[in-house]
Amino acid sequence: MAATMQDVALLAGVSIKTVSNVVNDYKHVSQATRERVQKAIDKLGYEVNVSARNLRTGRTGLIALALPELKLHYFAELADSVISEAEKVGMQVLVEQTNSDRAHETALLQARPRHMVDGVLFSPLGLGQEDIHLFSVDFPMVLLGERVFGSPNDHVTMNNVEAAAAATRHLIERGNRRIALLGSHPGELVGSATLREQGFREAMAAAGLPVDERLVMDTYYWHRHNGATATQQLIEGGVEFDAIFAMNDSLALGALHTLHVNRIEVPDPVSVIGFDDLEDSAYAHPTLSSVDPGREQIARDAVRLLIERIAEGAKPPVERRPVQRILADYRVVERESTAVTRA
Amino acid sequence: MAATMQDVALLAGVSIKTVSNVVNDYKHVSQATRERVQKAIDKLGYEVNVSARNLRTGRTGLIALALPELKLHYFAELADSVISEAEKVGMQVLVEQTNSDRAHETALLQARPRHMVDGVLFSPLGLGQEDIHLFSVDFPMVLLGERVFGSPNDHVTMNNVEAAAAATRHLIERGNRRIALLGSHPGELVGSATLREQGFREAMAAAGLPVDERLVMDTYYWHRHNGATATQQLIEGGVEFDAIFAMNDSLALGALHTLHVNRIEVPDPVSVIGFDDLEDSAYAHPTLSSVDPGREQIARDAVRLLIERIAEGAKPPVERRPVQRILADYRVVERESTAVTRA
DNA sequence: TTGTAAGCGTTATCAG
DNA sequence: CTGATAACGCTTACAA
Repeated sequence: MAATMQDVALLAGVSIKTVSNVVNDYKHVSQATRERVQKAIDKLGYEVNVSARNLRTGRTGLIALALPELKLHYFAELADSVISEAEKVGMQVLVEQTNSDRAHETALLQARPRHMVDGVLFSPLGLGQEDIHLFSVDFPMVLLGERVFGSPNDHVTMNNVEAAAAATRHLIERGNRRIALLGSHPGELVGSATLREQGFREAMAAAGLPVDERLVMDTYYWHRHNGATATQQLIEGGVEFDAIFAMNDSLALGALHTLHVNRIEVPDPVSVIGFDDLEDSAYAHPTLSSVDPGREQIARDAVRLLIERIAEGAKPPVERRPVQRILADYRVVERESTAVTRA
Repeated sequence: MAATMQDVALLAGVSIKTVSNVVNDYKHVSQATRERVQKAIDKLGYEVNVSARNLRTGRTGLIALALPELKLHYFAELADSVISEAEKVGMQVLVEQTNSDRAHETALLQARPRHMVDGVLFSPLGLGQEDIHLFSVDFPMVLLGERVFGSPNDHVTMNNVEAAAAATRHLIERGNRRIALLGSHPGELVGSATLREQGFREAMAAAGLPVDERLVMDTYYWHRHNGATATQQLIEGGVEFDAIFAMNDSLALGALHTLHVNRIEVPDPVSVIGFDDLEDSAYAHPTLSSVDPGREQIARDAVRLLIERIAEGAKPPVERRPVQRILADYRVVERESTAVTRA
């Protein structure tokens, strides 16, 4: 049986409260007492019972990170950053995979074992704007991503429209005129796809370039596979294009694959830019230009906001700080796949 | 304030025990009572306080998964599988990143907050055979990977020697004779590198082929970057080679990159095979042959063993089942990068 | 089938 | 600076 505070107190000849004080680094404990207690702790191999502490304090030191799948590189890198940031503030992370499933995501918002985690970092992919009523939850939650806006939660995201426009301009500035778009979700009202497509169209319009709708490829999933397939269709479609803007790097890497298979060189005659700046992109061949979405900053801000909310604790709603929306900084990263300027 | 069982009991006009019975799906509860209690639960929005339950039962329903980094694709895919398997048996997963840091990994074994998780799935990368004494811990732990053998823990791994030999034979059978090896860790006594290199050498010897030591590339880290660099050195070294066996897929993908940059075609004149069978490998160009290490099976077995250990609970050591070591099944996956047979 | 009551190991209050 | 004691909300003998 593991030792308890009582055991330590007995051995050290002090009260249980004093042991607690030592364990929790309470300031007003005499050096002598502290040492005596510490000795007893070491001798018994005592460790605090976290469950008991949790019950008493109503906190667990745990946050949940709910995301679609770790298999998706973007989310793996995000989780990596979130876990690191959480550790800095003494929190541990429970990773939950929703597989972008609506039912799963809904359950998360409704039936969460309320006492298991102090708060939730949620990156929805199945739920959308039409489910906004589900997001009025009574536990601390910070939203990530672009599926839902205007919900009563803190939200960390990036300016997808602007960033996509910047990527598009990057292509336009290098003389590309017939730019294909990979990853469109027609009919969708929210989400990264919609926003990035909007940015693409705005940048094209601003440059006075028409968008050839035959070059806008619908690709529901954004995996390599889909980028590869869509690019093959593009090639077989026979409509000329000189550049591809893929709405994420996985699509772009798939596109590079297909272009290669078809012996079409990159960046000339076809340039490619992606979005997400995955580690892989720097080692693709050719190396892939992309948009760095500020993942580290997103993780840092999200954890910070969540911790703040948790600290607000039982405050009545009126005293809480207003909902915050933070836009992380993006950056266009130029690599080989766009390193050519056309006449 | 959140409702407690007491509140529910009061509203339903039953005792707290009955509420507990309903919540825990105890069999012998009359239909009428169950419904009445359920109504009260719904009305109050009651949810069990997990901390209280944990304190009482001594369990948390949590397992820790300690791995180097989620950024490494292999571990992201492993975590994905582990989380899915854990969910099936009603467990949640706390992901901890060690960054392959010895101090961090040591701390994990020593100062683990004992009551926070029911058990630990540990994939060490910093610690090695010389630290075997650290692995005698008194909480349920299952080891993953190839860093430590013979420790008093259940261990799920794969037959690296055989699998590497199989990959090497795959190259030899296709007429490759001058095979380069990427990712060697000279001087290391344990670990994937050592075992896979052993398998490579055994297969070469069995085929009567000499190993040209100039084609054995030391590469401490196994990232794309290192595979790319090592391959560049290989090319600049001027020693002829007709195939590369990279000890993981990231190295192999880096190798493909460098070969491409140097306009050396794959699989002819140079074939490439990797190890891990990452999702990415199926979409590399050319698609990458690899060794599927049975990741799903590893996750499934590891979770199962851990659950069994947890269930043993307080049994005295003599009554526990002996330590198990499970070898997952591997499989050589042939793709384009080795799809050529030399004269 | 349901109720009573005793803890689980902490932390917090309040007195000393 | 330290001690006694009362919760925290639940599960589980045991009793009815």
